[in-house]
Amino acid sequence: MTTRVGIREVAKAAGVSVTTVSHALNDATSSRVKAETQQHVRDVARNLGYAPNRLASGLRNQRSQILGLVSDEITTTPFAGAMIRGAQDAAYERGYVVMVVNSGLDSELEHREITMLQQHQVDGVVYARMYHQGVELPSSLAGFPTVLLDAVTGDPTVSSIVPDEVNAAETAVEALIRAGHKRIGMINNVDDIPATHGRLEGFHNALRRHGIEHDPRHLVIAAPETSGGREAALALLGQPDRPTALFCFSDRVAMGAYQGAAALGLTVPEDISIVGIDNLELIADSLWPGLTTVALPHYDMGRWAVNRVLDDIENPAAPPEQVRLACPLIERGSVGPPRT
Amino acid sequence: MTTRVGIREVAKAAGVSVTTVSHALNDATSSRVKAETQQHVRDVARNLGYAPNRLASGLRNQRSQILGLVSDEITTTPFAGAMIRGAQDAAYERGYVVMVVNSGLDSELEHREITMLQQHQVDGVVYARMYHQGVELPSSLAGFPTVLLDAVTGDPTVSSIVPDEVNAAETAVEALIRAGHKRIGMINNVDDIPATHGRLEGFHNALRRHGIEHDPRHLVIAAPETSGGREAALALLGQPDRPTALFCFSDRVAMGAYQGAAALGLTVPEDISIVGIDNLELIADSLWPGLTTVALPHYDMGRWAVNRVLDDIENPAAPPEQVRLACPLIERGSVGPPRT
DNA sequence: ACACCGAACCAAAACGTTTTGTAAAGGAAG
DNA sequence: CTTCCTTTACAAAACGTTTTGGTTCGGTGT
Repeated sequence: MTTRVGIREVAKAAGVSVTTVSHALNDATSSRVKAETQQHVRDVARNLGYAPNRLASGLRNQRSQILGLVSDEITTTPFAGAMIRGAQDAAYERGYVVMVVNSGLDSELEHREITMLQQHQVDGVVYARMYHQGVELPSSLAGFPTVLLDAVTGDPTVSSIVPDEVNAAETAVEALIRAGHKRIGMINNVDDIPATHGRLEGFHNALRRHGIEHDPRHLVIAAPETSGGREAALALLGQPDRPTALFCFSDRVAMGAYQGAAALGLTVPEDISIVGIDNLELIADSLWPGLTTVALPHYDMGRWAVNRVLDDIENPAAPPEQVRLACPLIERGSVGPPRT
Repeated sequence: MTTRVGIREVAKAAGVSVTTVSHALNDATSSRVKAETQQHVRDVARNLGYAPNRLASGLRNQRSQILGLVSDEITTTPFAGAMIRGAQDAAYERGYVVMVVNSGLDSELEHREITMLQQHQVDGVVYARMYHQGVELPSSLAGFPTVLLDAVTGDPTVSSIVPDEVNAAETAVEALIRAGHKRIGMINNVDDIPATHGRLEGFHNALRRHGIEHDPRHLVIAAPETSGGREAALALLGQPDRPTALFCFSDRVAMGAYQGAAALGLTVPEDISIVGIDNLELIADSLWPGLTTVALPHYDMGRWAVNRVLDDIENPAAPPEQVRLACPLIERGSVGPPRT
């Protein structure tokens, strides 16, 4: 382990000044240095394995090339992973690197973490939630380049991206309609969150658009867990005029629906078709048959968020935008034609 | 948004020199500055909301207070999340922050990402894998403070932490034995990875320790997915002298075993007890009944890894250690006494 | 009265870059 | 032979800290 090679060493080795090295390396087509010299300097730099110290250059030009990503929880679902990966990939492509911090629900901790990021002179931050929800931007981020990821806020000046819940539900329900279903039940979430309302709206939209009238007995509200889905399915599928297809609030709920159906001796998809939302591969791939579901575009949202915040940094005057991203259908084996 | 307040502003506001401010803030019990002045400076600093620029101080004292975490894949399982969170929590407690990069399987990309981290002057890196495996340390990390997370390598000078596979399996199998089972089957993984061998060894250890002789027909090798588990369970439980309990390589395999059992009309745990390994909450909590399983301590491994690398940084002479962490049993509802 | 000492503080250098302002050299134009 | 560009190169300042080596000042011991 020799001592780190700095711009000085390069200059000495190339027989030019530090200034010239800097120009040769940074100015793409430099008017300050002869093309020949530039090439020579670059060769020397490569041979020495020179890599600029970003602390120093960050200090000099008030740009750390670091982005902060602050999220609430990172641990429970694979969603977090997808979002973070999207963010990192986008950042990497633009020469940035991201610092991730997570605060649980502790807003005091969150504040300290944000100051920590700011001490590191992050150029911007992506403020993320693990599931679509409304948030209030912490005061430490006021006036700081920030975009919201999987979250929205009242302030129209901050950009944000969330999944289009209505569209997601429409997509899911239309897959059922396409397969020929007319009696479609929905197991919705009991929680008061955007997904609950959006997906219900999408459900109704899709039915209305195809002239299917909705039987209110085919809508049940359940806890958004497997057990909730199981009980709801038991209730729905026990009815005399039971639905032939179920649109479930989430993949976990759908897994419960599978269990409920099995308990009633119904098989998927022959007796009952099921679609979920989330595309949790761990679940959707593992169910038997595989679960047809709508993917929440976490990876793409992550990418979008960092691209957006980088755009904001480069051009602070850009108008903000609040985006709702469409959600693609992922077909596996849980949808079939209704039994005639 | 006023201009950032630096140490100069604090000095001016407190009526002392920059030097004094620095001493007042950094030296816990300073011999260079009068206690009274120190307090005054600190008050002023707090009032002004002063937070030191870490780029500058990092540049000055060759310490960025940043750790790098390089991993292969971050997206598919929630394991990554738990490890990263452990790493972050530990880092935060010691005043550090972590930069995460992930390279897929592209070692060229990995190399570039590592240089990027080094440009940011990270003080050390945690080199992580998403599941326990042998790795070769990239050359860019040679001689750099590094610890392995969920990975091992031949080099005895680098510290590492992995789950204790043998112990995990013993724990799982002993839960079955404690419930009274004697005919215990195992569904092992077909892949040649440490977990495969370690868990098989633990399986045999536990049986031997309790004087239970192993029927070789009760061991089957399967693809480590739900489908593999399902087929293996079908094969195992179709036997005339079928096992009364199944030890599954993973939770996903265990989920398959549930499906196989259900297909044969067997219920868990009355007819067949099942344990897995992983404690994937998404699966273990969602199965019905809940899956008793052994948790892989990803969070704790993450914590350990960063604490270790920080120790190495503070004391480079510390002898390396290769740790295998014990894995706790998480009891849910899938183990019961054998049907008599 | 003298030298010496410790306490309290500060000026300046250093960390590794980028950039501004300037200088030297070489033509071209007058 | 000047004068005035243009090209190429460099010295030095700056970014915001930390730390080294002073300096000042009021005692203390002789």
